Amino acid sequence: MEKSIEWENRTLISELTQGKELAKQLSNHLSPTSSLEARQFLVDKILSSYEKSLSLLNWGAWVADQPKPTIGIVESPHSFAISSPRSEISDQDCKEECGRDVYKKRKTQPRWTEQVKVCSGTGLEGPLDDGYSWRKYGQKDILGASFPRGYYRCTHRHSQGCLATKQVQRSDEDRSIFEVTYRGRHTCNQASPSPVASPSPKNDCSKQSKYHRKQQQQHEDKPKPTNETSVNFGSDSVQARNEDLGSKDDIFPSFSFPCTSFENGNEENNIFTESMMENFLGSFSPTFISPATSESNYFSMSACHLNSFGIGYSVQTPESELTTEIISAPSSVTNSPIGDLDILIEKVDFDTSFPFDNPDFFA
DNA sequence: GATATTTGACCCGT
DNA sequence: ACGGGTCAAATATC
Repeated sequence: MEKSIEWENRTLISELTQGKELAKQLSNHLSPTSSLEARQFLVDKILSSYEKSLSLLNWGAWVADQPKPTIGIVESPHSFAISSPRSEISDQDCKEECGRDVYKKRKTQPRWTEQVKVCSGTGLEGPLDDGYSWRKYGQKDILGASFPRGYYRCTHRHSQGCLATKQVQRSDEDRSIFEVTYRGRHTCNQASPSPVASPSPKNDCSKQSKYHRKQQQQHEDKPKPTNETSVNFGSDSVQARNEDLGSKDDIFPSFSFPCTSFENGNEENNIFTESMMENFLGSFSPTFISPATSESNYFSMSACHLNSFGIGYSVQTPESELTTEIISAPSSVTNSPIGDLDILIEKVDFDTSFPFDNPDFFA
């Protein structure tokens, strides 16, 4: 738990530092020649940074309110604040006790949603990668929804007692949009950090993404089981919202990127400076650092690339769970239209103070 | 054989 | 009673 606090402090500092950096950026964009979009973006970013900071503080408060983790959990070395229902009880009792806890958990665990838009018909549909490995444990047709909702839990649920889960549902209104609802904080140490370099997305899709706050809405989906977790390279958006945690204060807002503006390469819009990228990466962290497994391993650089071009992502630190995740391209995708971005990424100095490589940092 | 997915059944909250 | 979420056996894939 101490580590958790330490992590929060560090992340907090990182956020504030980012805010400071962004403010500097903004000051450089105060000239009349600077685009409104760029300025607006920076403002949004700064606000986002502050909100994240506040959310972190809030998260700490939330954690404090949670029941202490059960001790002696065989498989939960990293048990977080959320108690493990399967611990310290016999299988028999477990059926009774665990079951109840599971439902208690539904109410107590943090929950937030993202909307991930994929570029349809580009062959990019594949597992939606958010940097964690998920295992599907159920699918259900939802009333009023045209598409079934998929239920996923962290692959490390049993090995590490990670209770994070997510639900993925395709939007009926816009088939290219997947609404991903996350629940619970990842307490696992995603072992395979393969930050990789996944190839970038196809061109046509990489252009128009942008972020914007997502409005709570009902989706009517139609059953079409496959590729629920398609990635979003597509176009417009990746949005995130916090539901439970944000119920009081909307602490997980996402922000918007004037994506299209990045295409033309206008200097004035080129606000993704190296320092900024550093901050971004620093904030993203876990997702970035410990991408995952077969199901979703492509975090990554490609996501950054995309982001640079306007593809959405939210800037909440995944590790805090309050966050958002980075939507990345399927590693299978090649022919990156923005391949040169690799260069951009390379420019990023990963030697920031952010301890990406320190497992303890996220413990 | 190990791991992941599918899918019907079950449980809980409303 | 109904709908959503989870379990777990069967099945598929690696």
